[in-house]
Amino acid sequence: MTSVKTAKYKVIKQYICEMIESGHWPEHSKVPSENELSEQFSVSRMTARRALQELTDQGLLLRSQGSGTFVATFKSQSSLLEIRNIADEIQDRGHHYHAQQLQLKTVQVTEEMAILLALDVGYYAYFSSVLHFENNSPIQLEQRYVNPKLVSNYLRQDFTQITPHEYLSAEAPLTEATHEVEAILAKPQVCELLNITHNTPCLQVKRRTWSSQGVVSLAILTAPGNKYRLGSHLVF
Amino acid sequence: MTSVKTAKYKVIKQYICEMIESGHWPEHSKVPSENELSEQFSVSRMTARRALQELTDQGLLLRSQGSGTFVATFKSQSSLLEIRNIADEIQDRGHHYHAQQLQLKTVQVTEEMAILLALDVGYYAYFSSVLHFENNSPIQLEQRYVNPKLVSNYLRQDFTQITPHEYLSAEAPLTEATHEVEAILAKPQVCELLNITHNTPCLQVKRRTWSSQGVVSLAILTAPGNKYRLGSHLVF
DNA sequence: CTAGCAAGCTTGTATATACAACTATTGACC
DNA sequence: GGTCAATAGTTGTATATACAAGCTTGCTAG
Repeated sequence: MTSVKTAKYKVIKQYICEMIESGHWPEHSKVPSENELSEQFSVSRMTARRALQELTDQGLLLRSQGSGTFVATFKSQSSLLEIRNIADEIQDRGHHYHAQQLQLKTVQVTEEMAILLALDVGYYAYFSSVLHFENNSPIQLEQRYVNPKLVSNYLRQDFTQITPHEYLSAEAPLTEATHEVEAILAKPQVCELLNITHNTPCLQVKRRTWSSQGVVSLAILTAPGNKYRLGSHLVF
Repeated sequence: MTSVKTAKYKVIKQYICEMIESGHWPEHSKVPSENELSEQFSVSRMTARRALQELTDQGLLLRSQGSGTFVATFKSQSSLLEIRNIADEIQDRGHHYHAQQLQLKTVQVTEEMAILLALDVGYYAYFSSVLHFENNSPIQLEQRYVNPKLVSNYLRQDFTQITPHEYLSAEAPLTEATHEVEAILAKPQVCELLNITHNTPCLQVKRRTWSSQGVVSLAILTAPGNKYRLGSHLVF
């Protein structure tokens, strides 16, 4: 499984990442050109180019036609929308945390969900629904779909004792995540759970997380807009 | 200026964007394959592929090896992580951008604002209010307080021609930023500007930016939750 | 009728090549 | 010394080709 052939452009990406992270290639230093890399790795220029291009898209490199490719000022990748455990967050505020587990089961995935989790249509996924409380008032509803191929025993957990995030982090360490943030009006059932009126604006975060093995889970986090706030901090 | 040769892959991207935006290709519908596009536009498969690939990276399309390429669920999307120019963002989506300048003046800062901008109480700040349009419908209200110590000539700009962000980036390069994201109900005047009903949930982002000299500006960005979406991508 | 296989589609990876566009350096000329 | 043009090196775009890998469909053998 792990011995599947790794694409050449990924090998080059990995190499460049390591050079940058280890400090061998400091910020603003020049990165080998497409031609140099293609010779060094015995690949075509187009393959070397792909590695450079994707890293540029990810923000690790900067390219300038005519002059070359350079290491970007990073750090932006450290703590922007850091993924934290909500239980820790609440306790850090000095408040009391507890959770209520509403659902924990296997579900058939919809077509959209199948694509997002990289599963087959008609396949199943684990699903959990947990309501988080801060000082005994509901603060966030967490609905989460989990890739069963990567996480075993998910259904045997007690999510009043450990958050899904905490459990998943231990089982399949995060390597990547995407967020989508929207302002929405929640459905009536959700409003009832969160103890809000039907016209209270809510923040909804869809977070998709990867481990090195692939997509781990898709979490839909819904919180009243008047109680919850998302923060992020960037350093360039 | 407009007569410079446009790259072929961009023409194809533009075409696909238009098809999606006009509703000819609804969500989840199948997009022409790489081979079909290459024939239709008389380009090589690799060029057609590049268009599909970049739109996939941008989140407009979803691809699945073996089965094809599909239209993703459409929403406006903006990156939380990277601070981008809204005009660029809209134009990248292949849409028409324009802006309306509502206010541009000097104001006395409140106590809270003085703290946030690191100014003395009773001092003044520059204030601008700009409404951004995507395809002639209002998409975001930008209210911005600017530190006059660090930015001269702010009041002499024409923010229908250059966005405040663009101008400030040139004047005082960003070194740091913080964000706070909330879901709110906008005030009646703001609802009117954004052309939404009073109970439409809105995303409100408060962004404070620094240059090496100190706090540059505090921007309050308000956008309808049903039109706007914030995205972020983290790699660990 | 069903299970399973094969064909034909899709996207994914990789190569070799060509030329365009841009930048920095070099060197010749004034 | 300063200016300008040529040059070499870089990234950007585009093509043609080949094969690998995953999905869908349909046909065939049982």
